[in-house]
Amino acid sequence: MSLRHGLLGLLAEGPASGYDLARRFTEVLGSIWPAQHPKIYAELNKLAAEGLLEVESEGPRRRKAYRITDAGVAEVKRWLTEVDVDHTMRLQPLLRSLFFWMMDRDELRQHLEAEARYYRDLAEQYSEYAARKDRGEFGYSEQTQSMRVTIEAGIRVYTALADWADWAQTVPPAKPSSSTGIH
Amino acid sequence: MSLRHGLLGLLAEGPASGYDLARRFTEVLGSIWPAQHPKIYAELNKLAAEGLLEVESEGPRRRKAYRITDAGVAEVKRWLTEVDVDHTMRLQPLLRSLFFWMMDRDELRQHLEAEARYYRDLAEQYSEYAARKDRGEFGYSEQTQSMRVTIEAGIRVYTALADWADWAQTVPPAKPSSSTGIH
DNA sequence: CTAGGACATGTCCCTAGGGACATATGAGAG
DNA sequence: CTCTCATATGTCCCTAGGGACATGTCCTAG
Repeated sequence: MSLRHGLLGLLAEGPASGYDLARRFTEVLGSIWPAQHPKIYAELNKLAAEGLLEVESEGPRRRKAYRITDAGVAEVKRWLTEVDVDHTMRLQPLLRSLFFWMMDRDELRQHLEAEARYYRDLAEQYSEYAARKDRGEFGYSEQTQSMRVTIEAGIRVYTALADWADWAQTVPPAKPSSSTGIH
Repeated sequence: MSLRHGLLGLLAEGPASGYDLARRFTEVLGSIWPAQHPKIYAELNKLAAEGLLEVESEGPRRRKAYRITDAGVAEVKRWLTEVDVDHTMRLQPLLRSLFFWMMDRDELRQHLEAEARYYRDLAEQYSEYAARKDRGEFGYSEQTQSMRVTIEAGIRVYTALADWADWAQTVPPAKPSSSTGIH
């Protein structure tokens, strides 16, 4: 049920259409909270029916822009402060790492290199974004300040994973003999 | 479809029952790849029907232990080497952070403190596990070596998130005035 | 000998999400 | 004037996952 609140939260920054929101979800949130447009449109209709949103304007090409209502704002705030955070994490790459022992040396090396590259790229992208923000390209509103914080999390998490993938390559596949610890 | 391969992978280490697997999933994998027992039992039955697993033994209390078949091993390896990694990440805490600007100072401080504590605790748990492994408590098989690598990822990711939550508290809510960058 | 608790396996239903497919509309290129 | 592309909104179906509920079985403590 987070898409719901994600949409409400984005709309709290100002009116937008489903299309706008879908773009924001794929661009900024793509790797943190993916959402496809069908779900977004469906949820927007539900939210409007419940009175948490209202149609602000109808533009060209059937465009409908939504505006959040007071009830909507109240609902996001309730979610933010009263509903427990869901810490569920589902990282397939980490699940796979449990089975590294089934891969042979070369496959594993290639795999880890690709993973490291993938995470490093993402971290890089987020870093550039952060740099632009810090240069003032997006202004200094509280909203962009929050986005800056989110981006920082992306940088840190992806950097951690990239470093991990590099580190993993230095770990010997098994140690049948004695006591030279890994670190 | 990763639960499927998660189960196959765990069974590649040796025969186990659904109950054993459910325990492993909640204990070690709980925060990386959660899985409830109903899904596990259902998937085991499917896998057995497909010939990727077979019933190794039937024990007391209706216990059924499964053994992976050659076809099963081949399937895990195929998954590990030929199927693209799914990098999907769905981190509600990061989605929430986009909306920090809607929370007031006190709520936010409390929230970030709780988050930092949560992540720090998890990182700590994983660290202890790693320390026990490094002391040799679980032996030096290739399987435990892989688990060590997985655990390291947990430590690094959760530490990164804990640090992030601490850092986020130092970020001013907005900067309407001038040029003292955040970092 | 009996009651509670850990072991062990399941059914059932509901929602969230992925992805294929469908369709309308306006702008700009040639 | 037509074609193509980006804009814009949806329907439909299927699977994965969460969670409540149900049931059987053995051990152990009192």
